[in-house]
Amino acid sequence: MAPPPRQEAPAPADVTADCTVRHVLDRVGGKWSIGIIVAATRGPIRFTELERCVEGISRRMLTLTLRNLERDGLLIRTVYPTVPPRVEYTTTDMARELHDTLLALTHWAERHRANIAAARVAYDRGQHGDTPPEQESC
Amino acid sequence: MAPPPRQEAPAPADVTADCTVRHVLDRVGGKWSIGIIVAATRGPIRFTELERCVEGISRRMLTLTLRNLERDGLLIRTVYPTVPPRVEYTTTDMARELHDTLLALTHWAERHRANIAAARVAYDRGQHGDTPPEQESC
DNA sequence: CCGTATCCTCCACGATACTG
DNA sequence: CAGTATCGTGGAGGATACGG
Repeated sequence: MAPPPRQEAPAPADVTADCTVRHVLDRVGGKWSIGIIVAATRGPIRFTELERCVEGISRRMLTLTLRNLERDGLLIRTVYPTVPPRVEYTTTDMARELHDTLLALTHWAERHRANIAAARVAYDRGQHGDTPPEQESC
Repeated sequence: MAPPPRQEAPAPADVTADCTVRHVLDRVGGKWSIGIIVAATRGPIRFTELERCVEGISRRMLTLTLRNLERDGLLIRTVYPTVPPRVEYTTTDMARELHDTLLALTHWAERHRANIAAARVAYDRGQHGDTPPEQESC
């Protein structure tokens, strides 16, 4: 197969534009941020509730992620000076908008989940047509 | 301020649903994946062009990311056995769909960029109302 | 031109223990 | 109940050098 005639440089590309996406991912791409946002979007939620809700999270990471989300204005932390203390976390309007756009990502993932899995199997078989294909999750 | 009467448990929450989002982010949340997808969505592109296009990337990470994207069926790698060799990368339909949904994220980020910056400044001032606020990028 | 191979660094995250 | 403090680890990613 002969190389098709190139149509010159594809222009400098505004790859700079996606830096914005990267900034979002830096905030939301963490292991737990999404889970917390999803849980908190359903209404005010307490620390311990989150700990149970976001399965697998440690106390430490819960605290850290909550602080980051609060710092970025995605969560509001309300402390009621009762005893024992009660703290509730609420999503801001901004965060709820984000939650909506995350649904687009979810739908994409759901539509193509099978495609991706198939692509992987095909690729892995092509690389080493001998070794037994390990049972992959997902 | 008295704690409002809780409205019982907020239901077990389908936090499992967002695991799909996490799978997407595991693929696309890397430092370079987005830049590559954006660049390649504009049309077939060569290795060296990508190296210049996706600013700051190393040869190593370029190769690794390309292989992962190819493995997941987001990129197609075409080798022309000429000399010197020519290799071109093209996005699949799946990847172009993803690129579209990423625009939603971009728009969210652009709409709220200022909000987030302000939230950070406010938060950081609240934590230590004395130390001079370091000039933050973004 | 298009990669691989090695080595090294840094930090996100986990485990565990303690506290107002 | 809602956190902090401390230590330890794996893996993503950078620097550099070599190869078909």
